[in-house]
Amino acid sequence: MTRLSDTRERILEKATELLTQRGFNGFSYRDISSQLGVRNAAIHYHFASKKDLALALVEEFHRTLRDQTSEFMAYGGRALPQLEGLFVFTERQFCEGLCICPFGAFSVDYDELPEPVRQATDRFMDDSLKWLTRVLETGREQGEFHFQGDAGQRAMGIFATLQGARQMARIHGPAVLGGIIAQIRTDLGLVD
Amino acid sequence: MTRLSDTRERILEKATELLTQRGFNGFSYRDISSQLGVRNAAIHYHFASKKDLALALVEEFHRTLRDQTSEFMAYGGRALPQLEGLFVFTERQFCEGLCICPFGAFSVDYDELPEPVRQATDRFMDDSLKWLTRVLETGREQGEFHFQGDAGQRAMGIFATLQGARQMARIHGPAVLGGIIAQIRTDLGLVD
DNA sequence: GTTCTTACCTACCTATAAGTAAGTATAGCT
DNA sequence: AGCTATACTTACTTATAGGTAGGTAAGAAC
Repeated sequence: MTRLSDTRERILEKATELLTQRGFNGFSYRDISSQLGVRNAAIHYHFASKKDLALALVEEFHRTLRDQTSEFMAYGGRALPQLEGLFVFTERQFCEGLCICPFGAFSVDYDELPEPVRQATDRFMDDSLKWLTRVLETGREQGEFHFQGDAGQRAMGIFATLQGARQMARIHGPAVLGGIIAQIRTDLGLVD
Repeated sequence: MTRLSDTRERILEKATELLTQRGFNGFSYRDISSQLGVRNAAIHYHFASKKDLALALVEEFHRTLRDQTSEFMAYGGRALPQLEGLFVFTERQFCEGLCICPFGAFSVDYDELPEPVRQATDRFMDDSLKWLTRVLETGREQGEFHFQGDAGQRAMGIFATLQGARQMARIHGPAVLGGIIAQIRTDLGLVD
C-alpha cells in the first residue's frame, strides 16, 4: 500500500483538539470516533489503549516543538526572533482552538498518567526549557534582553506564565493572552 | 438538631483535594465516598448532582478568598504584606497537597461546566482580579512596587504565572514555585 | 406519643467508559 | 490465482460513571 490511510493522523489531530479543550479525562474514544465517522475499534487499532494515545500525543508535541525550534534556529541564532516565534506559536495554537497548553492539560492529570507518558512529558518539558534558557542567555549576551538572575529560572517562569495565560484567556477572552505576552516583553526589557 | 453532621464539610474538603489533584473529570463520587467511609448516596443527598458539587466548591473558594483578603486588609492597607499574603497562601495550599490551582482545574474543563458554575467561576475570578489590581495600584502609589503599564493587566499576569507555576511545580518539584514567586517580586522592583 | 425532618443506607438503573474477539474488504506480492 | 498485511468493521464484555427509589434510625416540634 503506497498511500497509507490518514485515519491515524486524523485521530491524533482530533485527540489533540479534545485534549486541549477538555483535558485528558475529559474526552473518550467515542468522542473521537463519532466526530471522525469511524468506529471505536478503529482507534484501538491504531492506539491499543488510551495510554498509547497519550504517549503518541506527547511525542507528537515533542516533534512539533523540534520542528518549530529548528525553524527558529534558521534565523541565524539571533535570540529575539526566536522568542517572538514562541509567542506567535502560542497565539496561533490558541486561535486554532487548541485552547489550553497540551502540557497544562497533562499536568492536571499528572498523577494518574502511566509512567511512560510521564517520562515523555518530562523529556518534552526538559527540551523546551533547555531551548528557552539558551535563547534567553544568548539574548542577554547580545544585549537584546535585560533581566536579573538565572536564565533557567526565567525560562521556567515564562513557560508557567504562558501556560496560565492560555487558561485565563479561555475565560476572559483572547485579548488576555496578548496582554500578558506584552508584559513578558516588558519584563525582559524589550520596549515596543 | 443542634449539632449538624460534618459529612457535608468532609465531602467538600475531600472533593477539593481530588479536584486539585486530578481535575474535575478526574474524580468520581465513588472516590469521595470510599475515602470517607460513607455511601455514594450520602454525597447525592448533600449535592444532588456533580454540577451542584462543582458550584459548592467554587463558592467555597470564593468564601476562602474573601476571608483571606479581609485578613490581608487587617494589615492596615499596606500593599506589600497583602501581596506576600497571596504568595504564602499559594505556597501553603501547594504544600497541603492542593497541587494545582482550583481555578486552573476548572479552566481545563471550562467548556463543559454548566452555566451556573461558569458564572460562579467568573465572579470568583473577577473578585480576585479586582483585589490584586487594587493592591498593585496602592503599592505603586506608596512607592513600594515599581512596574510599567496597567495594574489590571499586571494582576492578570501574576495570577496566570501563579497558576502555571503550581502546575509546573507539581512536575519539577516544589522549589519551582518559590523560584517563580521570587521572579514576580523582582519584576515588581522588590529587592530581597 | 405521633409526626416531621434530617441524614443517611441498601439496592438498584441506565449510560458510557475502555477494551476485545472475530470477521471482512482491499491492495500488493509472488 | 492464492497468500499476506493493512485497515478497518460488527458485536460484543466488563467496569464504572452519575443518578434514583424507597427504606430507616434518631432527634426536634407539637
